[in-house]
Amino acid sequence: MTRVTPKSLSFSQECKDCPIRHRAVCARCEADELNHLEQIKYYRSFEAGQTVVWAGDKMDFVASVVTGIATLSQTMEDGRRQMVGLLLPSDFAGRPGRETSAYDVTAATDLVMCCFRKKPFEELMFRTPHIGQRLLEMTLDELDAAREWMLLLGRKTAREKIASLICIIARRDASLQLTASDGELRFDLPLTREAMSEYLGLTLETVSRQMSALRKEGLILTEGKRQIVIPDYDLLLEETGDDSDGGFLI
Amino acid sequence: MTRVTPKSLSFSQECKDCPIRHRAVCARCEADELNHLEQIKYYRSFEAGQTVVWAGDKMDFVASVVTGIATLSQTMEDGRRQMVGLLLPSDFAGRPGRETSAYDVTAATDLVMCCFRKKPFEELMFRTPHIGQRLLEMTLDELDAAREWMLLLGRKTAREKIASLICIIARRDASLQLTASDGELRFDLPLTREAMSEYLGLTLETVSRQMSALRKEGLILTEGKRQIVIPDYDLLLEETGDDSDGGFLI
DNA sequence: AAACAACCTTGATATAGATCAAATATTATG
DNA sequence: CATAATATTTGATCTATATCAAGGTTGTTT
Repeated sequence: MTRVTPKSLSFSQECKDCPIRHRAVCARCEADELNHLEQIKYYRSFEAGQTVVWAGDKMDFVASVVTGIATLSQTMEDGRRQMVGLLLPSDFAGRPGRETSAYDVTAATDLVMCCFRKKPFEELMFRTPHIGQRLLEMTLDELDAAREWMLLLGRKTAREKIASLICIIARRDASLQLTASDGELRFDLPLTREAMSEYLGLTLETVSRQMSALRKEGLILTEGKRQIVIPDYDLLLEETGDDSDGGFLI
Repeated sequence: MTRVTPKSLSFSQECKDCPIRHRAVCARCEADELNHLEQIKYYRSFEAGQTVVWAGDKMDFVASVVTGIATLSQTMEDGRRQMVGLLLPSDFAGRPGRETSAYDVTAATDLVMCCFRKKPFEELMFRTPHIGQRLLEMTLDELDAAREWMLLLGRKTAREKIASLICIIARRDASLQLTASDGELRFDLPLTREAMSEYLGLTLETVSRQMSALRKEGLILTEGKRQIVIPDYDLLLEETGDDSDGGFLI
């Protein structure tokens, strides 16, 4: 069991011709069946802040994120909001076999999604078992992520929540942006304080205060409004409350 | 869109010969392939409070709950615990393609599980696409449940959390136990105050206080230590904070 | 039936994070 | 460049829930 350090992080790669993320480029995607996808897929772009679909609205497609970040949120009658999904490039949105969206889907940044009309996608899935298998694997990953998120929401302090979120973004975003030199991680925090508060089950003010606290203690540096530098990833990791060698195993 | 009232609740049925839950008894289970299951399945019983597997331990089987209730929990280094899964009869535990358990699996009540050795199960899944399809559907259901749970953990008040949990148990448990007469729901609450607190991200004392409050206001009655009566389900539902016609649609 | 153990309830107090309010950055606009 | 609009930080105060501490039930064992 080896702990992942920033330099040894490994990430999913996306196979361009396949609707769903692969751990490595998928050989099968050369196969004939998959060419059907060309006929049923199309791209949609959204500006930061735009809503892709509202909870309860008809959603006749499934989609995967090409660039940017999308969020899934639930809203209570009185306006309290909780983010329940954070979709980075290659992540999948939409549920085969459901007509309407259960969540608000929102573009957190400028966003491009690759959409597949639901009916043909479902038929394809039925004919092509490995797509279903891959989707199962991704859904199981998402379920694990949701369960780690539940621990965060239910039991972590505000400080631990913030540290956890920064580490999560650093890990997931790093493959795209980062140039790690001497163990320093530098990346864009693509969420507003409000979006962070919706992720963490906190208020925006508490997020801001805890960010300031981590900054004052030198655990993070900020450059401009959104760029974050983590001088020592392991030090920040200790603030998450997570078991220091659980969680991030290869 | 029709709101589900206690009387019209509909529940999954279990097909005895198939490892995974079906919405209705599955015709395919007569098929030859599935007879393999007879050779790879076995039953295990646990007493209330016993641990099925610890997080990190080897888990060379997948299983479905036959009777009783199992929980999945995560524990932090300092002992803070959060329940992340509640498995009722017909629910599934374990992840194909993973060697160790990511969670503590515990018997909340006396428990019987139907286990399948992982290797043969995976092979069977590979040969029999509809098992994977069914498993995908179940995993998507679980992911939805996890996301509703995240809203509860992140944004609901203690009172709303308690009301929500009672409604959730009532809905899921009802098919087994309940005799609904004049809209009154009666069932066993199968969780200790401590287990409830782990589910809800609260302390045991807060759970107890809120239960007392709901009792004093007549929203629930308790008979003995564990039996709960809900005189008016819709009234209790109003205390959950959930959108009164979202959520429970047919 | 007495004694014990496990579980639950209630009380007093402390505190983390929410709320209300304002000031300060940052970015966009005419 | 000045002005407005948006996003963030910081301060003062409040409150829901945690924490600490008894005490009460219920059920089990002998």
